[in-house]
Formats: sequence, C-alpha cells, structure tokens
Amino acid sequence: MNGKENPNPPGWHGRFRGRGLRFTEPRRAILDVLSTTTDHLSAEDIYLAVHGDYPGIGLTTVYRTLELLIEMGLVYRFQFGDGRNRYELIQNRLKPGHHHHLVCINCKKIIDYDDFVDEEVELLKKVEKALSQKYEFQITNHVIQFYGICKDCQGKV
Amino acid sequence: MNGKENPNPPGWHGRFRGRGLRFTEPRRAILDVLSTTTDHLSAEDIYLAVHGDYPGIGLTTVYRTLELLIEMGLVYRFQFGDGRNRYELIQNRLKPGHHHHLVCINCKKIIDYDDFVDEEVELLKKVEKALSQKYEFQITNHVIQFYGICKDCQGKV
DNA sequence: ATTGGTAATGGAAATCATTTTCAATAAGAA
DNA sequence: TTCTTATTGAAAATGATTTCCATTACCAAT
Repeated sequence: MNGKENPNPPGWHGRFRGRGLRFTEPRRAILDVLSTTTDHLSAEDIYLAVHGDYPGIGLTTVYRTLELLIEMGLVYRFQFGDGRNRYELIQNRLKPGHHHHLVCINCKKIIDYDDFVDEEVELLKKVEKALSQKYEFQITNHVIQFYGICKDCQGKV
Repeated sequence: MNGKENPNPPGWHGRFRGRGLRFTEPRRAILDVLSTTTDHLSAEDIYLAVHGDYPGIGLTTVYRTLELLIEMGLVYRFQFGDGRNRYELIQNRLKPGHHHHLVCINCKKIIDYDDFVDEEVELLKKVEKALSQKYEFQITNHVIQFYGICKDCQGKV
C-alpha cells in the first residue's frame, strides 16, 4: 500500500465526500460485490456475499446503502416478479452498457441483452418525447423486459 | 330475469366450466370489479371493492382468484415499484387494447397509453424473434414502462 | 332426494421482504 | 480533546402474500 487510495472505478470515494457522506467499509464492500458480479442480486444476496469478509455488516445497512446508491445514481433497482427487489450497478465493467432483460418465468434466471437495445432506445426516445408532450409527463427512466422460458427450462415445464 | 345467464363479456362462465372449475360468486364479483375499473388495483383494493356487496369474501380468496385468473389468461399482474402487485383485466371495455404504462414515481399514478404501442410492439416482435433465436428463449410476454413525474406532481417535487 | 367426492372458501397463523426504532459507535471539524 | 453529525447493527414493527385447516358448496351418480 502506498498512501494512494484504492483506484475504485469511478472515484466512488469522491462521490460520497462530495455529498458530505463517508465512504465507509460497508459501503465499499457493497459496491465491491455489485461491481464484481454479473448477477442481479437481491438485498439478501448482497448481505450474504459481504458477510464472508465482513460478518459485522448487517442487513439493515445493506438496505440503507442500496437506497443511497440508487439516490446517488449508481445503482438501478429492478423487479422481475419474484417478490424481491434486485440491484444492478449502472456502470459495471463486467456487463454490457445499457441493456434490457430476459426473465425466465420458470427458473427466474435473468439474461442481460444489448442486442437491438440501440434500436429499442431510439424508438423509446421518440415515444418518450410524444408521450411527455401529450401527458405532460416528465420521463426519467424506462423498463423493457421480456418474460418467457429459457433454454434450460424448455421441455421441463 | 329470464333464465339466461348474465351476459358477462367473454363468456366467463364457460371458461371456468371448460376447465372443470366453478364460476362462483366470489369469482364473478372479482371479475366484475376488474371489468368496471380503469385503475390498477392491488389485491387489497379488490378486496375492499368487493367487500361492500359481499362482506363474506375474504382476502385469501381474492389472492387465490387472481392467481387463477392469471393462469387462465384473463388477467395481467404488474409491478410498478410500490411494493405490491397490481392487476388488470386483459380484455376491458373501458381500456385501450394492448397498452403500456407511464408510472409517476411521486404520486404513483399510472397512465395507460396506447399511442405508439403498435410501433413499439412491432419493434418488440422483431427483437423477440432475434433474441429467442440467439438465446433459445421462448418469449411469452413483455413489459414496457416509463417512469417519471406526472403533470400534477411537477413543481411539487 | 341422498350420497360421495372434489372444488372452493374464510379466517388465523405463518412467512418473507423491507422498514423503523433506538441506542451505540465512528469520523471529521473546531 | 471535544463537539456534532453520520453511520451502524440488532431487534422490533410493518405490510404483502401464502399456507394451513376445518367447513361449506356444488356436481355427478345413484
């Protein structure tokens, strides 16, 4: 170690300090988990993942931190219909950039895809524009998901 | 009354009998509520709506019936991020046909829109086809939602 | 009509995810 | 060092949904 702080991807430390917040160990640990997985983790998943190295970090802190990360614009929260929220780091080197999801209604597996996302987003932008005018609605986000049966579950159902 | 049964929209009675199921009063009442609202009701909403005329119908029955209606392909279940499931009759004379949703993240209001849905669906079909080949994924359904701030909430936030 | 078998139901209890409460701790500023 | 505020974890509370279980309703075959 050399005095310089761990070069975390997009200067997390600074983003916290900029808001008068502290970049604590639990927060770093949670961000580390999120940035080193391609899965769509639930709060409990994250709690368990972090628990190995930091048994002291409580589930409450995980929930609170996720809430904060969403507010900071670092994390997306998704619902895929299994009754729990799932979280994804917006900037994750292991994942495609802006992507959408395929959700298996049988095994609950989630596939990220970015094929055609450009086209989808292009159309969405156009629709967004028209809708925001017609309904005077200020759109900030969108969700596109496909539900169905994944490869492994076909035939089994 | 004349012996003929109440002409419920798409012969509900028959759809139940066809599966060896009974078209009971709770089921009819729940379908009536769903078919006479443009709202996106939660199980409890439905329970309360039904409760006026049928105080005997329990919340458990509402949940069970909704599950059944989904399985029968009469109802869609949605999640709009407020922590509870919401239900919509697929064929509702008071609503546009296939539509998507605008969700206000402030007041939770939901707007059905069908503008551009044709275009959206057309693109989705194309994407679906490609994705189902690439990922060997059998797509059965999709979700498109826009999140943002509705007219009434603008300025208030 | 009576009987038998299964579908359907309601209420209470259980479950599961998430939030709230609260007292203790840690960190940065003065 | 001291003060103030951010952060935290554990336990309790909450809220939605599910499970259990004993009762009731309905249909089919006598």
